[in-house]
Amino acid sequence: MVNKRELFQILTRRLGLLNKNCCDYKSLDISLVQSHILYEIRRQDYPSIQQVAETLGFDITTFSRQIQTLVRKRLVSKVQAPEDKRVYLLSLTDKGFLVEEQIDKKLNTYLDEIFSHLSPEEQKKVIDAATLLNRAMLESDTCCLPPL
Amino acid sequence: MVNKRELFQILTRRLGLLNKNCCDYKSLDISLVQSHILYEIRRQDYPSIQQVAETLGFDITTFSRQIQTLVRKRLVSKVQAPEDKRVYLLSLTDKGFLVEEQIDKKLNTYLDEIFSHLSPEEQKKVIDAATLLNRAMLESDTCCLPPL
DNA sequence: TAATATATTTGTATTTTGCAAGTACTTGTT
DNA sequence: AACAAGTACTTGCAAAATACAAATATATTA
Repeated sequence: MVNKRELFQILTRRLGLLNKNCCDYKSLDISLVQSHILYEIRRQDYPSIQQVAETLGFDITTFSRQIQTLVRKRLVSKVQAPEDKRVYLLSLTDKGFLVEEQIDKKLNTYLDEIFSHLSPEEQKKVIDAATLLNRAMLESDTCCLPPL
Repeated sequence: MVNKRELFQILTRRLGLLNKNCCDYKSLDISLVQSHILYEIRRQDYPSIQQVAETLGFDITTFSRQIQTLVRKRLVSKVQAPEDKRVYLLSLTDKGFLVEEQIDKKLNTYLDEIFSHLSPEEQKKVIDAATLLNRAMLESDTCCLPPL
């Protein structure tokens, strides 16, 4: 039997590096964490700060400040929710959307390059397996959640 | 066709969270980064500081300090190489080895739990695909390397 | 209305990070 | 041999990230 930790440690690290290199745009001054935040705000429909922080497994106080930074950079817009004024709803500004799109394109290009080293059948296998694994992690209740 | 970025963004994040939660032992005062360093030192044979920093895609100055911290914690031993006194060779102390082993066990337990949500065939598919993907990333020369 | 709960922010202290510059040692060139 | 250039690592410094505790603002409940 394969050593799972070995396998996934390397995989996780490489995927992490991929993200880091792709999205750590010096020119845009976007950190890896910030690129994850942009991604998640784009995906969710006007999420609250807490919602995004939870999704990303982040401490909320750190998160609050990260959002402030992104708002200052005019990448994220933060509006008080009319139905509950404690909550602030997040969305991407036009500029934020463009940046996110740019990162998305770049990452897809990198992924395509990686996939070009695989045969079409292998590519399908990897896609299917990633989907399976995602599902399994979602079903697991001990893993992949924010720290206790 | 699936959106690869979407798929892998989630996968990467979940795997990252898995690592974070597993290894961020409050009691031991080990950070995620430090657990990666312990892993890599265990895996390599008396690597130099530079070697490990490169493997992990880390800035060497940050790394130098992280090693100092681990040495202070008596988890890592750092010895000047006799054949080239500029180089310092790293290895785990007994204590460091025990900590690494503990993290390794915990991570494998978590991974087993995730895999328990898959059928035996699915498990094999995931393992095979992860191996394929690792290979493809290794073959790629544009991805997964330390930043330019 | 008071007490309690929730979402977010701020105060503060610590840690991490990375650039530039430094030290220590080695290798190559003349 | 001597000295220039290169390599491995460290340190100074300043900025950013982080997290705990406490504060603020609003909502809900008793």
